Amino acid sequence: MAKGQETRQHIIEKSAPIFNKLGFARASMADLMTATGLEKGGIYRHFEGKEELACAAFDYACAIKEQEWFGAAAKAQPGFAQIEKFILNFSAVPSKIEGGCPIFNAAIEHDDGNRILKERAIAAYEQWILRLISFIEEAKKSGELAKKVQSRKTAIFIFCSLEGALAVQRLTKNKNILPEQRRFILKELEAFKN
Amino acid sequence: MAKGQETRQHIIEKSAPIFNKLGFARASMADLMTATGLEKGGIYRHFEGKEELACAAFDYACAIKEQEWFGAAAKAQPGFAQIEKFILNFSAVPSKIEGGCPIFNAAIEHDDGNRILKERAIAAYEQWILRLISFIEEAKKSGELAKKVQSRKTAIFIFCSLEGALAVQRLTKNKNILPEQRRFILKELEAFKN
DNA sequence: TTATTTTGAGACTGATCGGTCTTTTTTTCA
DNA sequence: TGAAAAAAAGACCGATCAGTCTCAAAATAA
Repeated sequence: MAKGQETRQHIIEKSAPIFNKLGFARASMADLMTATGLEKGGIYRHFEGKEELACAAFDYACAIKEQEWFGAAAKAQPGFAQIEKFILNFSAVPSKIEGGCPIFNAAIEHDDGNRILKERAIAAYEQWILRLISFIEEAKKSGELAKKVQSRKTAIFIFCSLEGALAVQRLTKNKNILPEQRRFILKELEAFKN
Repeated sequence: MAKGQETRQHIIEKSAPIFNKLGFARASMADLMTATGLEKGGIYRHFEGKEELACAAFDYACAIKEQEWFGAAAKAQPGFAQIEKFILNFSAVPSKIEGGCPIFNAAIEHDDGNRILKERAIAAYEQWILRLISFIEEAKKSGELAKKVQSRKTAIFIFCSLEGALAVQRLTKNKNILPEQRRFILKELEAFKN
């Protein structure tokens, strides 16, 4: 990789945790300079502005989280095991990028804020829902889940329930929130089994 | 009410929607001056700083939301009807204070941020969970819900699931998210009925 | 109505914000 | 190794930030 591309990637990787923890508004260029070890000129050579960097960092953070949550799950036995694995992974605390779920953080911060970052969050959300749907469809195909199960609605239920619990767990620092939520969600899904 | 107290209340009521929509960091004193129709001196006469004002605005926003979501529910037939009514109210879109749930907004923004506002969010969360627990306890007392139902865990499940769906609904602007989530939650609760 | 106190206006401050630009350093390629 | 190109440094910019302070206006009490 050319030196420039290497630096650009370095900036993204060091910036992503800052943006994910502080949000777009509170993450200052000074913070990013500290995190990357570069001066202002070094950063602006590779990005038009804070927004472009934030977008790249958001995409990177989402890719990491997707790998952590969906990646391992996708390797499980196609079907219900994938759903279970995803829900389990979601509850796992240590992550390469701290600060919770980037999609959720963006959803809250840019509710009345940055249009571009919000659009990106919507796209990432849709992508994740599609991955969940594919797990559910597999489970229906294999006969583990009833055919009448509405894949999309169920996928959204799982996602919303987990995200809400993640936020509350982070707020209260109570590590039982997500495990308990997992039990409730799985119990609901049990009712959909053949 | 003395003039000073009147103005103070006016500032809180006009500031609360700004803070709830933009968050603590992005809501600038200039925004608050516009919203209140006061100059800087007029605001700082009544509050030591932005943080104190944000705290007062947060408490006010929580009180309004609590009234909108729990207030009407509490008037229903004690027991399961209260739970149902709360869940229904939570899905209702128009609110006196826009910008979603102040507790959730604070949880996300101050995850690595303002300590004082985060503490307030935790306290408000705990208060709401207690109200939900009291509804559940009533339903157990009246025999609608099984005695074995774990009140606190169930209350947290309801709250997390609704909050997650609220955020996703606001992100996607899809008004079916919360109603669908309501159905899933109620279905889960049905399993706890006697 | 007058004296006193409370309240609000608005100019001002220093710090920090994101962003620009010139210059130096490093890399790349001939 | 040397010339050209790319990359990074860091001084600098205007705008905006939260917050201060003085003084005039308004409310209150006598």
